Amino acid sequence: MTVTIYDVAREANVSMATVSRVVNGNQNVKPATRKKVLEVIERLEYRPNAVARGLASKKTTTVGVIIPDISNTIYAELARGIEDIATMYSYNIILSNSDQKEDKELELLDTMLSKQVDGVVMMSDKVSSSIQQAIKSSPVPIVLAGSVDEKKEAASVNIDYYEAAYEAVNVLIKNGHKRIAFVSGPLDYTINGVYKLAAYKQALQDADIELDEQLIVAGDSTYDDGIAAYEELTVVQAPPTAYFAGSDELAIALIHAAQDAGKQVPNDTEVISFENSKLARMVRPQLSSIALPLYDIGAVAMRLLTKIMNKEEVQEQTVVLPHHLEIRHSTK
Amino acid sequence: MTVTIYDVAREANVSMATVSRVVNGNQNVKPATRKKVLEVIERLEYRPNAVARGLASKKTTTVGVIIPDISNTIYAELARGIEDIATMYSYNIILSNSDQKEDKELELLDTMLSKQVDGVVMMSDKVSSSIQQAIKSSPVPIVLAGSVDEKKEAASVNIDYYEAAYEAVNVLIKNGHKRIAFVSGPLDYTINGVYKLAAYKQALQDADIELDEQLIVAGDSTYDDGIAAYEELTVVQAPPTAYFAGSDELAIALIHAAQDAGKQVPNDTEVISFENSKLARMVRPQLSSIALPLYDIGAVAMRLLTKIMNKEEVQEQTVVLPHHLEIRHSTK
DNA sequence: TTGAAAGCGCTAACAT
DNA sequence: ATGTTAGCGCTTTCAA
Repeated sequence: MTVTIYDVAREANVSMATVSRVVNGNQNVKPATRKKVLEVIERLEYRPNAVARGLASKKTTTVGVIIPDISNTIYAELARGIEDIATMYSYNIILSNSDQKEDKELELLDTMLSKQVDGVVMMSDKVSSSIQQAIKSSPVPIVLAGSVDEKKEAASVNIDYYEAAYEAVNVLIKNGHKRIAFVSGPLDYTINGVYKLAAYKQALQDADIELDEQLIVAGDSTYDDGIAAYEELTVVQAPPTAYFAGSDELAIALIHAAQDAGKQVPNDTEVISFENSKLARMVRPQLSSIALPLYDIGAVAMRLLTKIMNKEEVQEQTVVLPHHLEIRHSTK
Repeated sequence: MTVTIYDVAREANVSMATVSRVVNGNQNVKPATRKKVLEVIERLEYRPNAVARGLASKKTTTVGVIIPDISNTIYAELARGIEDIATMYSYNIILSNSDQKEDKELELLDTMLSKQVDGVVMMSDKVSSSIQQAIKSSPVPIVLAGSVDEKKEAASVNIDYYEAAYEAVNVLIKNGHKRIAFVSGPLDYTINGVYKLAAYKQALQDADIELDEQLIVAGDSTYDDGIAAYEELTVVQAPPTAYFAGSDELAIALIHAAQDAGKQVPNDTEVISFENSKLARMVRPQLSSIALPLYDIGAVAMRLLTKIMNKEEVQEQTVVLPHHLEIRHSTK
């Protein structure tokens, strides 16, 4: 029923090797033969079986993508970058959500490897030691996208989160604030708990502003968490006059909460975000924010993976992309 | 180097058939043998090669997912529903973006079929006749998620878009508006150009409100398009006092534009949306909206696909899920 | 309960 | 330039 390379060979009066050659664009085929074979392929609607091909060649031209949650815009944006470049290099993608669960990540990696992917791009907000171990012992290359392996052993693509966060907090400091809150996503995520937090503290210290632990509130990165954080911060003595938000949702929530409390943004209170998704322009006032090049991170990660899969030279396994500060109207 | 079923067989002093049986949970294996084999599998870290398995069994336990754009939250939400159910039934997903291009869709379908997927879930805002044709001639089942095939030949999961749109427009009518705009996404998308539009017209007609074509403005579904639409509508004679927006982004833009023009929402002008994403609660006032059960549509579509792949009885190939109206504060 | 053996559809030497 | 053939790692009859 399904037509195989053998059927084509018979119909075209050539061997299957020849058919295989024309299908794979091998130049060692007389134009006339090629033409004949191509015709038969067309007539029979022959479609090469990639599974058989994969078994014989040990290459599947598919890569695995492990993502925390595809319905989260941050990751979706990364995924788009990954997929675009994958397509460009003729790879397909097996995409699975890990929900940031370590056991799920490990399990996914295992099933992807059993499916013989040629490589994998992984996103994980906390690269545990077992994941690091799994990456090291993987038979195919794995690159981290927007995820940091503190040991820097794995190939990865990121921005300089510390530097970016420092800049953000500095905007607030420069504008004269002394009471600056850090409303963050989960602190057990490396980017938050290590880089942003350290940058926040350092920036304050460099400006001789005393650190007040009460001004650091971490939850999830959702709108509701932002609202809750505002409430929580409202009861501390000398409440914050400025907020460094870990995400756009958090920032928007902070703005709305402030406005509901009768504050003017940015006149009474300023907010700076760390993301710059399309949401940033969908609030009034529009968000000032560190701009994360999410799509690019995904794209570069996939590109890096193709290089490694092809055993090309790569001078730097841990690439750091540039970021920038997008000043709009939630800061003065 | 990589350990095969043969290595395991040798080490365990059984035939590969037996190893295959224990790997596949076949009951015809003596417990003692099973135990022995399992031990060897563990010791050798044997990982079955899914590609070889796929070739031999003609099943890959992977399904294709063709999506317009994963970075668009609507589709990302659908994708999450699909993936969750796929995981539940032990399928993996090959995910590709079509950008709503017909040739891309066809091409993706072709490569997915060549990769021997067991089925595919497809999202497409306009199911062209060549796609319909491709679906019909596909060797594996294909189900449409949140996408309508007007001929109703393909399996699909949707809500009743006409009914939903009718309800939305009716809210505005009930609130006394006579000048109701329809700010839509692309009208060549079936849901917009056929269902919503027809419902809009019918609702007006049923309320004896004269249709004014000028009040129908279609563009893309982005924030900027919403802003542009507001501007455009501002210059018509007797500008609209209420807006039926095709998406949350459009709705938010409309609200902001109205507010910038000095209007109070919902007192001066009302807006109702058609989506109800998390964005709906991230504006002030919060959006009244038709709630699309995106995740469920994806989940049910995948569930339907598993049934068809298993050749189970399905009484209805075109399932219609319930929707509801979420009234918040952008309408009175 | 277990094993032997024939494929699954293709690639990749190796010959010619 | 083309053909022959031996796998790739597994599933699945069919026998035993």
